[in-house]
Amino acid sequence: MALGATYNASEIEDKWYAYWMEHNYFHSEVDEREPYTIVIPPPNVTGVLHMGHMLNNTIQDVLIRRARLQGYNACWVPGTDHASIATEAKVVAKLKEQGINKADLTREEFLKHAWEWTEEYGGVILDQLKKLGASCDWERTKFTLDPEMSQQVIKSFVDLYNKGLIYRGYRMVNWDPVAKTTLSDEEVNHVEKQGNLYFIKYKIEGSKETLTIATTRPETIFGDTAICINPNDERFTHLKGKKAIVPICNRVIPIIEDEYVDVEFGTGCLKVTPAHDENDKMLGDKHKLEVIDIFNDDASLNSFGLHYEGKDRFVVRKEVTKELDEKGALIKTEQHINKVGTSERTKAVIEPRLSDQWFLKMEELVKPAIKAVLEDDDVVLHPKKFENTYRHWMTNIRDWNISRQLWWGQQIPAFFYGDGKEDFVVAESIDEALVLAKSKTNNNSLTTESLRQDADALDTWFSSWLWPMSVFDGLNNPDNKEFNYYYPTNDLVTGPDILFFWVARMIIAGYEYTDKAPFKNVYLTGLVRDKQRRKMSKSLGNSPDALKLINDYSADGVRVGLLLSAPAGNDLMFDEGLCNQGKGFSKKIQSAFSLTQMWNVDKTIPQPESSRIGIEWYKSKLQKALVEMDDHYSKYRISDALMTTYKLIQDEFCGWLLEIIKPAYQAPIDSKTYNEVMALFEDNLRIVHPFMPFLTEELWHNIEDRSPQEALCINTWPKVEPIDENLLKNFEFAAEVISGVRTIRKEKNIAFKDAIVLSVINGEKVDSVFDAIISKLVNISELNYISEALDSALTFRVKSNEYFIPMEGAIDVEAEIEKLKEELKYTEGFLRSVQGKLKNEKFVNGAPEQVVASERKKEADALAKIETLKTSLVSLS
RNA sequence: GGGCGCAUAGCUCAGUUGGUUCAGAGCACUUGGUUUACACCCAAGGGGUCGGGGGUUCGAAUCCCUCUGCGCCCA
Repeated sequence: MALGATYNASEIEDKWYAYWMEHNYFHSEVDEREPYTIVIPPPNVTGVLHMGHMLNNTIQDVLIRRARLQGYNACWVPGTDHASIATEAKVVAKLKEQGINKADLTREEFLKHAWEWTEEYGGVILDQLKKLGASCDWERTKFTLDPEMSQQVIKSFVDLYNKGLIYRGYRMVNWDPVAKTTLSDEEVNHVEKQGNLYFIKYKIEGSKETLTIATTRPETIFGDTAICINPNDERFTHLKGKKAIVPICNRVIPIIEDEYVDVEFGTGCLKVTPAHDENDKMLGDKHKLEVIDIFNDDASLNSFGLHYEGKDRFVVRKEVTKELDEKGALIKTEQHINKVGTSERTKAVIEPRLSDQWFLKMEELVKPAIKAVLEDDDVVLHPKKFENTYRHWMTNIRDWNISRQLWWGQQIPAFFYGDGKEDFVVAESIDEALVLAKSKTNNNSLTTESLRQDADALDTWFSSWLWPMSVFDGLNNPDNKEFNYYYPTNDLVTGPDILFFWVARMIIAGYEYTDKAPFKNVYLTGLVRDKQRRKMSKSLGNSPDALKLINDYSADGVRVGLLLSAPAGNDLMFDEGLCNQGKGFSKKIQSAFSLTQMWNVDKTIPQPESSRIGIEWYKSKLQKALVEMDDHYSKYRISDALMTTYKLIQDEFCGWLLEIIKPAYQAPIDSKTYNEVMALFEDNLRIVHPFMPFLTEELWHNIEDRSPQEALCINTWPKVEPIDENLLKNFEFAAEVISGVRTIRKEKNIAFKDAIVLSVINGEKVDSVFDAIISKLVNISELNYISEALDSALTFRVKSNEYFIPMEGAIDVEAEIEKLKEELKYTEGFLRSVQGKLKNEKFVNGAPEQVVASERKKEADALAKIETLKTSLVSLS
């Protein structure tokens, strides 16, 4: 069955994906086999497939498909997360378009809209993964807001609270004024921005004197509650104990002393605004300063901003500067570059803000997770270089702010019964909360109506950090059969950008709840960048449409294209040309297949010697490639494993083996060769299948009719057999001979169809097993073994073997001599360097025996070659 | 400002404990080839002071120091 030009990738992909699904190959159930488990990094439920997803899901699919072929009970659990900030922001924006304001909705009403949105757009990304060929166990698909998933999150919150690890604190947090929520430190990006340093004059109370401070944020003067100087700074000794007057609002504030102030920076005088800067907060606490919060939750000014009330902070910055200037309080403005915290999601400039939030104590929790990765290797990061980054973050960890001022997510299970800060209980349900509240207050008249649940939701990562456990119901039901079998999982494949957000936290949670790491290996992929090294992003518009790529180059082609240049941990410079190379590889395999299907098989003819030896050689070559691939896979060098496969098929199988066994034009092929080659073709398909699942399944079924139990997807990895190293070595030699003949044919313009005679002085005593192959591949009519050099012949040498192609009259003796002299000169130079080493006693005594032996062999080879060259020269002149 | 990492062919990258196979691969490039699977092909070929400088060693892309240029993380 030939397919060639008729191969329609998209049709074939749909056909086989449906077939795989129909026969439930991707579904895993607990059995006696050893499990191999991967949990997907859950993408945002309303997201669409982008290059990063394609890359890491292709890698996961390669790993899981290979494991399946190797006989493991392979289980890849898919799912999505609710991405609270991103999704809530999208829903708010959509409602706004419809003229609905979130503030006018109740929590329940809003959540109804959010669920509608999720149901409408949710899961699109999972369907896109199917297009890519992802062999997930779809029956196990999970969503972080599924009832049983949420239940585990709540359970974990209550548990950690009861262990004293969760507390409520009034802290400076990162406030996103656009999303109107706090962010964790990890969700804040520090970006360099061009700003100004404003020099502002403050009057000293009861004096004509003034002092000057430098600030990047003049609008915060309304929140100033002190001026700070360094006690060692002699310039300001006269200010000690005095008070300053804040311009515009004319408030009187103390001048305090603290060594925290950098004498070098600005003017050496610092204005202190404890409500709006973390360092100022620290100074404020230390010196017991008043705290004045001047902002509303959208970062406009409140009544402390006086006549600026209601205006945005950046507008106020401009207007205040102008007013200060008019009042003569602005001394000067300098350009100043500083790093500004911005929201990862909304890009808004973060406002440090004091508020009540929920925190998770990290200090004790991280300990086992540090040990597991850095000491015990219970979790191995690939590549290893990320261990340093991990160490740095884990050893400098701060408490995790897990509350978000959002509705989309698990509502914090804290129930308030009074107005006091401590008037709450934490419980999995309101009924349990009521029991607790009654006993805490000794007030039996409390009812569920008197309880008010904290309005905030939990950080999404507080759901996903449980993911490898919760997808198997491991927190609800820790002793269940599946959890015991599939957990801990094997490999986790994700991007380095979420090493802290997610990976580290999963390890922490794993140890807290199971005393085990949730996975053994973490493979951190690179980020996908464009050719100009820019990160691919929607805003830059430099990310190709994933589905269009699949359409243009086939899913197999895109998979190969992505993997070809994706070494672990290195960023990937994406180039569509690579997909084209992938597509080309796919065509090459198809074309090789059609060749085999064009032959007529004749059972009566014997197997040619060239075919027999060629097949033996390829068997060893394939085995060698398998060993190499195992090594690459074990080190998560997926692109190297692919390259090994690529070269095996492209160069060794198509380039050499098929040429060796190919019958003459329109001649039949013997059945032994045909059957053996097809068996090897099947082995090739097995090896290629993890990379190109669709094409290989298609060809697999084209080779013969197979039952559903015989599908390639659930077949077996090739068996390990011994490698005949000697055969491989002899082939290398033969390949050099072939290359030598080809070079001469090219130089002398001898057409391939003109058969030539080749004679050899076999000084190397090379085995003649490959003679038949040499004769066939370079069209040699006779291959003679001789002992004396031939006159009027073109020559070339392989090691000390000399080859002759008789050529009447066409020999340029001078040129031949020149060629020989060149080779001689090079070889003599080489010999000198080798002998130099061998004469050096320190080398002979100091170097390992093996190394010295190899140098001696080099010496002997060089001497033999020189001998050959000299003899040839003598015979020519 | 603190920490980590990188620099090898035009591009993207391998190069394990310093030593056979060490200067490699793929792509790109140059030349030649198409009646006989594939031009998304085949064959042959060019191309590198291994970022600069110093050191250790019989021997350094590999180890040490230093300089330069990039990247990432954290503050």
